[in-house]
Amino acid sequence: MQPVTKPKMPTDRYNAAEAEARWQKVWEERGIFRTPNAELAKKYYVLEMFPYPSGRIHMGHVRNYTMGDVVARVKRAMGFTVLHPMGWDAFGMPAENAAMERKVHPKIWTYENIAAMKSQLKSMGLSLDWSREIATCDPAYYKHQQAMFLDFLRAGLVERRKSKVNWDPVDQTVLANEQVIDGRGWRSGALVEQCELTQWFFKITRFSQDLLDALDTLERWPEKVRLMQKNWIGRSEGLLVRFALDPRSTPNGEDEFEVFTTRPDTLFGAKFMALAPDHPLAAAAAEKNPKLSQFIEECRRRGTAEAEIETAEKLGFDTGIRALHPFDKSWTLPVYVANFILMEYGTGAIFGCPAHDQRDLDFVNKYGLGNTPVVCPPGQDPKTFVITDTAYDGDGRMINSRFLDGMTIAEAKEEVARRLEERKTSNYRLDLPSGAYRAPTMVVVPAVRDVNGSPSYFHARRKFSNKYYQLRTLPDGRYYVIGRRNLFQNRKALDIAKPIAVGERQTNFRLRDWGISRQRYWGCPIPIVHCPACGAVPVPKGDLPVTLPEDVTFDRSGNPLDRHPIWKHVECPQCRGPATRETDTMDTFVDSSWYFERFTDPWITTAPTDRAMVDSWMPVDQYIGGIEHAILHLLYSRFFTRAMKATGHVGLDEPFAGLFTQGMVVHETYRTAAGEWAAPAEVKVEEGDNRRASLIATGEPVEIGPIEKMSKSKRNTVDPDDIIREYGADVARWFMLSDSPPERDVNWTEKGVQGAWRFAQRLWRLVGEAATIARSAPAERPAHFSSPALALRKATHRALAKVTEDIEKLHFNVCVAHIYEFANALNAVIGDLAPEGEGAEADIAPDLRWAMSEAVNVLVQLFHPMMPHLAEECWAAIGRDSLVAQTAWPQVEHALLIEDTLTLPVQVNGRKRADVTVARTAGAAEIETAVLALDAVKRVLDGKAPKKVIIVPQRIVNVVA
RNA sequence: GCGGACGUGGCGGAACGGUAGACGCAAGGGACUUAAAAUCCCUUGGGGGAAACCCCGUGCGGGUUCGAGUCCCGCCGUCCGCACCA
Repeated sequence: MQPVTKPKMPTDRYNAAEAEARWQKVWEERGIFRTPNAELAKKYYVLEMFPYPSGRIHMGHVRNYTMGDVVARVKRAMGFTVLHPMGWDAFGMPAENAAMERKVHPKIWTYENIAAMKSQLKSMGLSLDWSREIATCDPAYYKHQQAMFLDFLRAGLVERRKSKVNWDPVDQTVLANEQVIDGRGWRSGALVEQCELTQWFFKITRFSQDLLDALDTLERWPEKVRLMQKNWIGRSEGLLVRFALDPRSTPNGEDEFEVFTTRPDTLFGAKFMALAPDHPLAAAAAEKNPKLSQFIEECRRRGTAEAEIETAEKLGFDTGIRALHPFDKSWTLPVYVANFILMEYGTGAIFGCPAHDQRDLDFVNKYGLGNTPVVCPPGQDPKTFVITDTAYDGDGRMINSRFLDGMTIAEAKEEVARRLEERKTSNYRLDLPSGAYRAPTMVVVPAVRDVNGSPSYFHARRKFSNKYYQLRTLPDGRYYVIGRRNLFQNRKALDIAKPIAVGERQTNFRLRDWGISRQRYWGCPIPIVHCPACGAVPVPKGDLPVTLPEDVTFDRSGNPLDRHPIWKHVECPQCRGPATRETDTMDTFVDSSWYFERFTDPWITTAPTDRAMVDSWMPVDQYIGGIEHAILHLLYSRFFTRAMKATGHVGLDEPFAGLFTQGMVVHETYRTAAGEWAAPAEVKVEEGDNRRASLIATGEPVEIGPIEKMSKSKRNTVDPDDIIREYGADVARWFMLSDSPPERDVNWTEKGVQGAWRFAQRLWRLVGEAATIARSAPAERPAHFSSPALALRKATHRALAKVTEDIEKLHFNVCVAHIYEFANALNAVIGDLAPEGEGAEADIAPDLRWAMSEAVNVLVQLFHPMMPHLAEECWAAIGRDSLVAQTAWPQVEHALLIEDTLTLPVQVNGRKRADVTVARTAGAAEIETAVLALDAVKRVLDGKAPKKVIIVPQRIVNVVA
């Protein structure tokens, strides 16, 4: 077939703007990127992190989606059924801010942005299946999210409880820790208050161990991300020690409290105990001690700001409470409240061993409590070893530790754990039978009666009261109750109550449950009704979705749902009495925690997923996005997939088999003498030995500043629309892939884009020239190839092999280099053939014409994933009547990669001196003879025999003189 | 403080423990042009030499190895993550 537009070779320009629109239309009309939910024998799911519809795409999007598109196009060519969908992470604060600032409804603002960005993405020529488009703000999507919330609730994976939050009194909302800067709200600048709020939690900690263990199975994830998640989950093994208290010293006769330690070996170095300011025992003591109460108040006020924590002095207040050493009843330790103890970690209480912990040492040095070293470093004399300002946390042998003396740290830890496990406290523990669940003020237990005669529940009371049971939650979500033996009078309870050991080996995690309540309008409503009689009642599934009301106002701060006149007033689904809706909405991270599963069948209305589809498409084979999501989004998604598995919506644990985190797009900054930032589009740069820049409009010189992440504030952004209009999408895509390795930052430069543009033009000309030669190629593959034809075929298949390999490894910049190399080689061949232009054309041998035809076909296919429009245009120009986007990836002929003769580098003493050319089949002796005959080798050996000749087959020869 | 990554020409960067600097950008020279643009060709890590060729070179100092940019140990620097985690 003749080309669609016959190119006037070789000088006419490739018109990107015209050709790109034309090919995009062809792809769309033929629907070639729509993936049917049918035969999935060989599936490949490639996904880029979906964008927030901010209004316009930026260069970071261009980079991200280009990478994904290359993978999608290559996998498609390799015969996979590829799923490559796109959607919108459409809920979130910016929509509400726009509503407040510009009086636009968040929904209208969001959908206008989606429309604008969609057309921008389409202009990039991405091979996306738009029929699966999702917007998370669409009730058709969040309906299922609400249903899953209820499923999770039933499965015990959702909990409602009080927790400490950062409250912004001006914006009237909870702030995430990241949104608190120096103790002030990031938007309002108001001093953030710590307060307790009842919030909904996803029990991600239920999966702490599993989320940690499974990291090892994620082989195609960056090591860095796995490590970040590992640290975030923060597992530590240690010993829970129950310290006896002197009841005469405690406010309510409390006689015990718990401490978590990873260093039980240092127990004989203890000098004090310390409680977090929020510790219940501290609170109890404060009730009777106004000064302590005041101290605790001060600690709370400081708290939040990280900068303060860094410099904060270790402060403490002696509560007067005295604890008894577990190995010596006569040894009492003062119990302080200290500002550096966190209630959120461990038990919120520690024992302080100053000699071997820097914080504890700072503390005792301030309060004059002294220290006793109990670990002696190797080579130190225990008698003279003292600690003054620097704690010792290294290895060594135990000293000053009675029965532990002489042991290693590991041995001592084991010995302490063993002894304390054997010793029992006076309390008993009652594990609640399965089926128990926790309501806000009680634990409901089906089979056990408590001492007060109540048939089926325990009151959940704070600890430290002997009159009541203490209720505890285990990390796995089960409950247990602690109390004195004589309290468990019920026979059944007595049977299963177990004495509690003083020491208990325990694993602690840093990971906290995921609080999802947000006091915002533009988010997924939490499907709960609060009834004064029935409590928190789930909205019946048949009533879903709970949709957002559209008639809301943003003229005041606070949550519009809360002040809406009618929306929240409903009847209780259980008792039909008057009740109110939950007005909090879900964290937007919930929306993005399962969209990849929804993409596998976004049409199903009866369930979040179609099990057959989600099971055959998942996991995502290649997920691509920014490193900034290394922890939160990826960890939440891993949790959510587990929770969906537990509730029957998916059949796997890990959603992303392969993860790639791409680098940012950076650009030079420009600043005028007045200190104003200037945008790249406003600046003209003169290249040369001393590069200079000036404003285009006025000619005023501007200073060229450091290369930084593209940001609105520094105005160093480049608009993808401008680039696509001026150079075309292919050029933007090519440059994004060419300059830097994909995981590193890429520096966007005008020169670089121009280079990419020149190359696109060069490819167009080259393909045209090659096509002229290839047009009269024989249809049948010649039986024999002359040496120039063979050389061309070898170059073709070498390029093919390398590009194929490097694309699989996502080394796009190296692929680009190989394509340049191949284009250069092809150019050289054509140059040799027709030094005088068209004249010599007739003399070209048929086998060479055939090889040229092969070369140009492969070339177009090789650059197709990166520059798909140009590739289609070239494909048509070389006379193909198919679409290159639908053409199978060429096969490497491995025989062509093997050379008959090898040129091996020859080293003498590890330094390269010469090359030697030998037959591929040459044996060691033959190679050695050839090498020793080389002038360069003889010269260095100077007549002497070599000590050794090392021959690495197919690689190198090294002569040791 | 803890953890991690990185450090290669003027620049972005290549390099299964095996020829360091592929490929691109920038620069210099040349060809074609009345000229410019575009295009094409050549040169381009540093030093020495007329040349053949030689010496030095992957942040610094050691080590392992026939051979180290690559592996090990110790520094220095840059970036990132976590951070009073008991």
